[in-house]
Parts: sequence; C-alpha cells; structure tokens
Amino acid sequence: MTEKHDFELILFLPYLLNQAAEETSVAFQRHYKDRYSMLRTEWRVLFHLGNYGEMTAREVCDRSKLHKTKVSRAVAGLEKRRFLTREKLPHDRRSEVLKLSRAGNAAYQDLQEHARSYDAEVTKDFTAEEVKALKSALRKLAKL
Amino acid sequence: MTEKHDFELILFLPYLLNQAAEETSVAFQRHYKDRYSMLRTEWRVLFHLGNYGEMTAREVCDRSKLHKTKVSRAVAGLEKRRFLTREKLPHDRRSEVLKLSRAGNAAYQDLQEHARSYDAEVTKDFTAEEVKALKSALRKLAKL
DNA sequence: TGGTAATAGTTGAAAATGTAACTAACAAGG
DNA sequence: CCTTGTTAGTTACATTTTCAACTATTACCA
Repeated sequence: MTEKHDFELILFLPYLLNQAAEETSVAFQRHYKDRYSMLRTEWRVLFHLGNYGEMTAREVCDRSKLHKTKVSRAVAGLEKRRFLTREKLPHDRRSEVLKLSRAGNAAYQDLQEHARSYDAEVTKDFTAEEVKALKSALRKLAKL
Repeated sequence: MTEKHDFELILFLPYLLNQAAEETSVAFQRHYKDRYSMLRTEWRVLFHLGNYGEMTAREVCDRSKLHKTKVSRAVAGLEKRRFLTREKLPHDRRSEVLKLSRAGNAAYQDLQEHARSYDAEVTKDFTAEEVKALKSALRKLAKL
C-alpha cells in the first residue's frame, strides 16, 4: 500500500463533512430510532415542527431543504403513529397545516433535550470560540 | 408560525454537518456522475485506491468507514466498467487486492484535479486560517 | 490433527430514496 | 367563464441502501 499524496482525500472538504456528519449522526440515531422508531427524515420534520411551530409541508421543505416526497412520506409516517395532525387550510385547500399532537410534542421535548446534551458532548473537546467558529463556518457552507 | 427557541435546530451540530455535507456534495456529484456515471460509493472507493494505492476491500472499509456490502457492490460496479481489477492474495485466498486499471487511474487523476479545484472554490470565502481550523475540527469530529 | 471460531467477501430480501408523472386546487388573462 | 399555467401534495417505479444470512477460507487451540 503505497502513499501517493496527489491530493489528500482527508483534506477534501466534502469528504470531511460527510465523515463528520456520519460519525456524529449515527450515535444520535439511537435516541429517535430506539425510543420512537423514527426515521431520520421523520425526526427532522418533527424537529422543525417542534422548533418552529406549526407549518405546512411546503414550509417544511423550504426550511429543511428536504425533497417534498421525503417530507410527504415522513408526514404520513408521523401521522400514522399519531405524532402530528393535519388540517386543510380553508382559504387554500391544497395545503394543510401540520401540528404536533400531544405525543408529538412530548417526543419533541424529549429529543430536543437529548439533542442539546448530545451537542454538548460532541463538542466537549473544543473551546467555546472554536465551536462558535465551526458552526458559523458550517452555516455558511450549508447556505443557511 | 410561532418561534419557540427551545433549542435552535440550526445550532445542532449533526444537523449543520449534514446540511453542509449535502450542500457541498451535490455540486461535486456532477463530476463523477456525468462523466463516468459513478455512484457516490464507487467514487469514494476509487478515490481511496487512487489516493492511497492498492489495497483489499477490507482496508477500503476500514479507511472509508463504508459498510462492506456497499464496498462489495461498488467494487463489482467499478470492475464491470473496467476501472479496477482484483487479484486473490496467494497467502490468504479469502481476500483480493484491488488495483486501479489504466482507465481507473485516468478517471482518478481527472477527478482528483476537479476535487482540488472544487475544494478551493467551496472555501473561497474563508481565510486560510479558517479553512485550516475548520478541517482540523472536522477531522477531530470524524475521528480521522 | 480436528473441531470451533473468526474473517473476507457475496447475495437476497426488505426498507428507503430519487425521479417523474400524477391529482387536485388555485390564479390570472382573455 | 374557460383555457392555460402554477402550486401543494401524493403515488408509482427504478435505483440504492440496509440487514441478515450465506460461502469460502484461515486461525486458534485442545
């Protein structure tokens, strides 16, 4: 196994981002997967609704940058398990407002707390300034 | 749509990492997908072989942290399109060394250059120090 | 030796994703 | 009104991914 060093893979930003995302996401899966048997997309939709309040699927798409079919299926899944309800808008019956149910809110509160402490754990080896700089850079890269 | 601010989703590191990874990966897909009709996993395996030299599938798994079934299928795909060859090891006939073919090396050289310039483009709004700090933090998070 | 465990890699079925085509409702200009 | 275009959301189908079981080979050790 010879080392060539044309361009270190380990210096390629998209690669690094993917590896870091994967590494940090897998451990957190346990929280929403084991306890609520949610998928990643479902958890994301739930978090958006819990974090930003009720909104339509379209708004979830815009905010999360998830594709509408993914959102559609996640919403269907969350609805089936009674984590949210939908309600057609009277003035535009194409779209429906999504609201978390009591159970949905409970799950959100629980997961949100886990997210908070998990975030702290993941960043425990960094200084506050480093974390701030890192997140700021990521927001810029993610165009958020 | 009311704002609650329990814990801003946008401050959750795994979320930020995923968004940034997605945003920067999609644009790069064009290079390997359009020109060589490679999948993401195939491109990764190719890059590992090109970057670090020949190795077995097991080593690719270890380095890339990709699951062995993914690697197995990526290798099969790359082999079918003659980007690499395999050779059983004489002393352990379970494993085989993977080597890039001439075409595989050519593809790697081409993509590696694109990666280099794409990386520069993605980071163009950051200072050299910021990029260095960012990549260092990501390596730490990714446990690389 | 021989028997059990471990490892490299493959395969098949089920789940998830991506793409495109679809339905239903609204909008706007003639 | 009515035609054409747009938007919200769903569905169908093909492609990928995941998970578990499988084969083949090597390692360990009584």
